[in-house]
Amino acid sequence: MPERFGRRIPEPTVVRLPVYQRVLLELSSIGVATISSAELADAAGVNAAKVRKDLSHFGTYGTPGTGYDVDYLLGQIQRELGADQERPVVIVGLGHLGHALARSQGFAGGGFRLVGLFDNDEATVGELIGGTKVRHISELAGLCQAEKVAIGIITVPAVAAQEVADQLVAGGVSAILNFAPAVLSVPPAVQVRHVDFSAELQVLAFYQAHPETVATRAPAPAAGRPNGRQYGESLPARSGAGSNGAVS
Amino acid sequence: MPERFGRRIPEPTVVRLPVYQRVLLELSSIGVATISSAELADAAGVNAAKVRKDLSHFGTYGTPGTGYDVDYLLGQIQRELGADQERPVVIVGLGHLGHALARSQGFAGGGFRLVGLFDNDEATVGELIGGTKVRHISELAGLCQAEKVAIGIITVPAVAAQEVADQLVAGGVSAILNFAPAVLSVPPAVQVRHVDFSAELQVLAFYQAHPETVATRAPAPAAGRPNGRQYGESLPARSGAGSNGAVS
DNA sequence: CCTTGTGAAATTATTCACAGCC
DNA sequence: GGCTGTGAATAATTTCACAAGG
Repeated sequence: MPERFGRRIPEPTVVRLPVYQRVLLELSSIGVATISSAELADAAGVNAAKVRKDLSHFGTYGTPGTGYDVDYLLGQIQRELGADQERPVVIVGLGHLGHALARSQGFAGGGFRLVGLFDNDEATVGELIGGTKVRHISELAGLCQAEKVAIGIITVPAVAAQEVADQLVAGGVSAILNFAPAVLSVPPAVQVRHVDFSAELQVLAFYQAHPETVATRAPAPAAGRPNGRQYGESLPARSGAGSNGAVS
Repeated sequence: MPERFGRRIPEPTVVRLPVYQRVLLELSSIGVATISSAELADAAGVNAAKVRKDLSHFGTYGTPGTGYDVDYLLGQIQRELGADQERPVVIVGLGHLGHALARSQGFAGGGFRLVGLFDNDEATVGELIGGTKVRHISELAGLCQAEKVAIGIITVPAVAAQEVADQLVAGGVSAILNFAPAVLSVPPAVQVRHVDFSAELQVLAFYQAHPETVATRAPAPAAGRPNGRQYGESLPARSGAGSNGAVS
């Protein structure tokens, strides 16, 4: 065990935890009992040393020669991710994207509870989305305080995003997930994460325009290749077929 | 100029380019002619040295004592991002999220042209979304080849994502933006970027559950603080008020 | 055998700090 | 005086490689 106290988890590690969690959830549901770092790495699209280093930050979970107990590791990761705590969430902005998120299953299982939907459009206020009524944005800060909202999701146009962030902060919200293409200015105690669909497209376009700058994944595992999933292979068993029906 | 040929651009730099581009676009539209690295950094939420280092990878654009010419720099960045090339895009999966993306303005201005929408649900096939008709997924690979599709956007459920990726690859698509919570396996020549809303929420939850591990942004600029926007300040002039209407 | 956990090494990214230019 | 571009220094992250455990 490295530094059990005053530990500082690298952000890249934190970002990979949800991926490990998802893989483990699937493995658990199909009854897999243990998994090695190499297999987990493979399923998560990273390498084995990274998996081991990541997990080592939280203590010693694995058994040499065997690997990790899937259910135990899953529980540890979920606890680290705070999934055992109730986390009230609001969505501000109920255009197409806000609508889509409000109905998504992304809140399930992570301890997230959608407690409020807000918009400033009178035509949208009052609408019922997935069982929750849309309120006017003037009620935002008040409800955030009353419900002790932990996370605010911003899906308004860029021009309104800072204003909404200010209201969330006024309501005591300390974490914001921002889908608007704008840089938010918030107090240091407030965490912001930014999801920018259009920026991601532009990054893909950059690499298409500059094929010579693409970093090759799978950095040539010498000869033999004792591990590493190749294109086309799959782990446990790709839950084949299934419907192509669109995401909620 | 560093290495004009055989240059390798760090990925973090590439990811910041769209942010710079957006800031410059706004500055240009309000008539700002030049900007210093410190101001651009501030508006983009990074620090000045990073901005200068990032831009230096593409050549020498700035004037000592003055800064960068907004329109010229904007043009350079857009060219780097491949915005001057036509890039046909398809969306696969027209649930709520796919719908929202299909109608969004995220394609505008980046050289992206939406040339196809696909789903396997007979009730959705034939529907007209933003002027484009939804086709059956069986036509996917064929259309990708015919239209030389550059980027495929996956918004189907996780269980179907790999299958769709395979079809995109079969259709010759070399870049994929994946919104499904699944790790895709593709040939090395295909670039994949992953947008995972629910994972981002979990990362925020992690930091709320572990406040002691949060890296403090704005790493104490000693005394004096010669630069750096504080919470509440803003650059050129925050395009105040405006509607809160939700994102498309 | 096989697999973990981890120091050490390598790689990558950020930040500093300053010469040179406007 | 202000600002860029960039080597050098620092910091962060990844990967290696192996001792120790099962």
